[in-house]
Amino acid sequence: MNQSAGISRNGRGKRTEIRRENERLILEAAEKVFAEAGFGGATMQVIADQAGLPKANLHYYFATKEDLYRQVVRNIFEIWLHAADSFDTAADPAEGIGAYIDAKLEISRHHPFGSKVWASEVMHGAPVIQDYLETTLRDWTEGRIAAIQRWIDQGKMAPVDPRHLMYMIWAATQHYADFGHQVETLNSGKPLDDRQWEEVKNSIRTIVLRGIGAV
Amino acid sequence: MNQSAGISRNGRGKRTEIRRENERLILEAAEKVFAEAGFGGATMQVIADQAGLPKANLHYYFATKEDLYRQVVRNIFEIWLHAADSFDTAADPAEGIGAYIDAKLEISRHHPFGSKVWASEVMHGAPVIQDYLETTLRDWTEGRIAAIQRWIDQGKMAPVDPRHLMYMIWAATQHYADFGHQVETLNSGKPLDDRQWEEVKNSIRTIVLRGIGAV
DNA sequence: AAAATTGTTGACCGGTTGGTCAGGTTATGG
DNA sequence: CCATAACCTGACCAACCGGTCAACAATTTT
Repeated sequence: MNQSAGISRNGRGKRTEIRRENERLILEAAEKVFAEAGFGGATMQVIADQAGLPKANLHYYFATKEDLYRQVVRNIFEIWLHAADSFDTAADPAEGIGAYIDAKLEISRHHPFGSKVWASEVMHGAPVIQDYLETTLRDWTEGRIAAIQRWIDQGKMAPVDPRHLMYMIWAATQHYADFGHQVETLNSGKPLDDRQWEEVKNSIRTIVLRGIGAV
Repeated sequence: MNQSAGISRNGRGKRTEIRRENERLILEAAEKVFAEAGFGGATMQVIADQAGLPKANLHYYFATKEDLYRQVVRNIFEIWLHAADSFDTAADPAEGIGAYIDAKLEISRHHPFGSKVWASEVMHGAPVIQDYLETTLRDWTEGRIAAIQRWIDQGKMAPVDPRHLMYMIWAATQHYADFGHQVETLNSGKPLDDRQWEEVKNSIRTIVLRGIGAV
C-alpha cells in the first residue's frame, strides 16, 4: 500500500527503511515487555505479538533473546548518561543540579519502560552491562563527583558527600518510573497529571537544593 | 544430631518443628533466588537446591510457585511497614524522620533480597499484592502524611509536600538495597563497610532534614 | 531480465519447567 | 504396639520456550 509513497530518505532505499523500521518496532515492543515481565518472564512470542511480527522475524534481526535485551539496555543507558549534559555547563549548584533533576524526571516520565529495564538489570547483578558500569558509568560518576566537590570548595554549597547526594538524586527521580505503579495506586489509581509532575519537580528540587545549602 | 536436645518449645512437637524449620529454609532460599533472578527467571529447582531440599518437597509446603512467591512478598511487606513504628511516637520531624531513615536503611542493609523482591513486584505492576497497596499501604501512607502535615502546621518544618517527601525517603534508602550492585561497583567493587553505612545514614539525614528545615 | 541478496514465515525440535503422584518413611495419638 | 496422619521424594509428564530451517517473496544489482 505504500511503495510509491516518498519513502527511503537517506538510507540506500527500501531495504534500509524496512530494517530500520522493524528494528524500531521490535526494540520498542521488547522494552515494554522486558519492563513488565523481566528478562526471565518475557517471551519472544509476546514481544513478537506486541511488535506485530512473527516470532521468526525477531530472530532474523536479533540472533538471541539476550542480544535483543542487551540492545534495549544499552539504549536506555545512553539516554540516562545524556541527562547530565546540562550538568557541566552550569555555573552553580542550584542551576546544575536543578537542571539535572529536571532531566532525570523527564526520563522517568517519558521512558518509564526503559528505566524499569535498567533497574531490573542492575538489581539482578548487571549480568549484561557490568563492563559498562565499571568503565563508562564509573568515569562518568567520578567526573560529576569532582564537579560537585569543586562547588563545595568554592563555598557554593554545604559540604555534603557528593557521591551520596548523587545517589539520592538518582533514587528520588527514578522512583517515579520504577515505582510508578505504586505512585499511581497511591494517587487514587490515576497517573500523575501535568500539574502533579510539576509538584514532583518542585518538591525534589526544593528539598535537595535547600538540603545542600544551594539556595 | 539434635533429637535429644531441647527442641519443641511451644509447638506441639517434632512435627511442628519440622514444618516451621522447612518453611523457613524454603522461604529464605526463595527470597534470595527471586531477588536475583526475578519471578520469571527463578526456578523451583534452583530454590530447592538453595534450600537443600528436593523439589517435590517444596511443592509439599507450597502448592505453587506463585504461592511461595506471594508469601515472600508478604513477609518483606510486613517488615517494611514496621520500620515506621518509631515514626509515630516522635515529637518532632528531626527525631521521627531521622529514625525512619535509619530504620529504612537498616532494612536495605539487612534485607537486601526482600527489598529487591518488593521492588520487582511493584515494578511489574504488583500482580500479587495489588490489594495490599490499595488498602494497607494506602491507609499507612495517609497516616504518615497527616503526621507530617501536623508538623508543618505546628511550624516545626518547612511546608514541603508530605507525600513527595515520603517518596524521597523511600527511594533514597531503598536505593542502597535495590541498586546495591551498582553502589558496590562504584565503590571499587567492595560492599560498603560499617563506616560507609554511617556516611550513608548521615548524608541522607543531613540533606533531608536540612531540606525540610527541621534542623 | 535474471542473478544475487535481503527479508519473511510456518512448521518443527530439543531442552527446560512447574507440577503430579505413587509408594515409601517417620512421628503421634490411642 | 498398632493405626492413622504427616512428611518425604524419585520418577514422570504435559506445556512451553528459545531457537532453527527450508522454502518462498521482495528488492537491488549487474
